[in-house]
Amino acid sequence: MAPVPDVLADLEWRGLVAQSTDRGALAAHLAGGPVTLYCGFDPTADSLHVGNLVPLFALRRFQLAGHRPVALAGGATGFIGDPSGRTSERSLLDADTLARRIRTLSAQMRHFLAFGEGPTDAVLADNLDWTRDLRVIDFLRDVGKHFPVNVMLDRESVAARLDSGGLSFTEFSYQLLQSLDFVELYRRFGCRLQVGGNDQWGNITAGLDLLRRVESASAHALTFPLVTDASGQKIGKSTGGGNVWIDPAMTSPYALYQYLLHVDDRDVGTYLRLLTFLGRDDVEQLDVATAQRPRERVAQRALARELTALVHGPAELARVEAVSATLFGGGELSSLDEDTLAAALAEAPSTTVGTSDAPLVDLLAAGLGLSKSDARRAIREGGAYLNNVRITDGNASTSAADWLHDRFLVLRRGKRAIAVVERVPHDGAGSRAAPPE
RNA sequence: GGCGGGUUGCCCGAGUGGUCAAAGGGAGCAGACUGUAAAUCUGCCGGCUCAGCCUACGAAGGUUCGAACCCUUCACCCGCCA
Repeated sequence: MAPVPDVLADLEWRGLVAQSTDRGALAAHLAGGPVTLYCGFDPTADSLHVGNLVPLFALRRFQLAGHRPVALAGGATGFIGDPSGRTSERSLLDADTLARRIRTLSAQMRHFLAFGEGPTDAVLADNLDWTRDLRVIDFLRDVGKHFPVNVMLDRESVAARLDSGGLSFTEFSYQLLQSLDFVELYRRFGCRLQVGGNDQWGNITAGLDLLRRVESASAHALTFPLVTDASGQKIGKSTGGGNVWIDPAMTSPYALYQYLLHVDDRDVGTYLRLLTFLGRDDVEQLDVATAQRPRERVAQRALARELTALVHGPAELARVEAVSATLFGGGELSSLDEDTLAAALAEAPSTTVGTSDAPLVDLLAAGLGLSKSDARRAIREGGAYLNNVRITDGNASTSAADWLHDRFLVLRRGKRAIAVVERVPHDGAGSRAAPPE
């Protein structure tokens, strides 16, 4: 990850620029020395997900190019709810949930940006800091006065909602809060560039206007495209529809790695550009590999390696690669020695049972989180496997010979979903164990 | 406040007293083909002690041998009128 001198050109090559204010002026601003820029992150969940990494990594790209990123946690804006991209009113979060989310959000952002006191060290801010004690009258006079309602109504995010049931005054006010953030960050850090997802364009330009009015300062804006994959899903949505989270307790490193390995050929180039720090030469070589030798999936492997390492670290990556090699390597599971197997399988989703043999349907249900009906169905359809061998008898139970090294059972549904069952001689049966951190 | 329309399984949506676990589409799952892709074809797609049973059609009551379908009340949504 060598520093990139011309960030703007790099971002453009990556497909990261959807809109910007005058490109020449922005380029000149960036060329004039370390620039302070910010991107806001509202606490909409208990963890960041893969899609959130696009703007976060973009901040990192600026930092690597010698600029100072400000990661702004939306302690205030998250309390209000952004109407952008929504068709209906958000339900309000309670203060405890919000505070908890802000804490985890901050911790996760800290993992990807270098924070500190130096000129290009990142800064973490929370907009609750300057809104908590703000008085309504002051807010209405100092901020509200600068917002013509007719302009506010024209903003895409508001107009869309007026056509679909309206929105509350609370959400209507969101753009004022976000604009105030820009002004505040300008005052505190001299921040004159805001970046964000393209759905933020309206909110960002509102901030530009306010900044010009109250500080007579000119500033810049740049937005990232909201990328959807070949099937129309937002980036970072698993096929089941759920988000792929950064928190290992919510999405295991193994699941993240597997998700990335399964990325569609048509999308993998985009993902490499947005979600890794690989340089242009490397990425373009991988593009060629995908076009010429798609079955090797070199690009998917590179993507999975890079991002898993960034999110969970190299040690975790090594473990996850080992499981994948063991489970999908095509070799005989029974030929692996116990230590190799134990180490590899420790990373896979696992379930612990007592010593006695049990019906396979029950084990499938418990191990893979299926209902028993689903487990029966999987066997009936020929989609269930024990130790890589198709299960044909829906009433079968395990027998002594099935336990690898007298300890493990590898269950699989279809090509992808795998669960390890380990039996533990001593304590109770049936308790589920989360994959170790 | 008045009048009218609506609320169906993950989503959209048909069904207007028995043959309804509920048409059709989407999403999802499995099999075949492959590359742990995509496309295509086939099957599946509430739960369970699975040839049967249980739970379900906004909620609660009621009518009936029998209700997603009829009646009453309540909740929420959408129109139109004040």
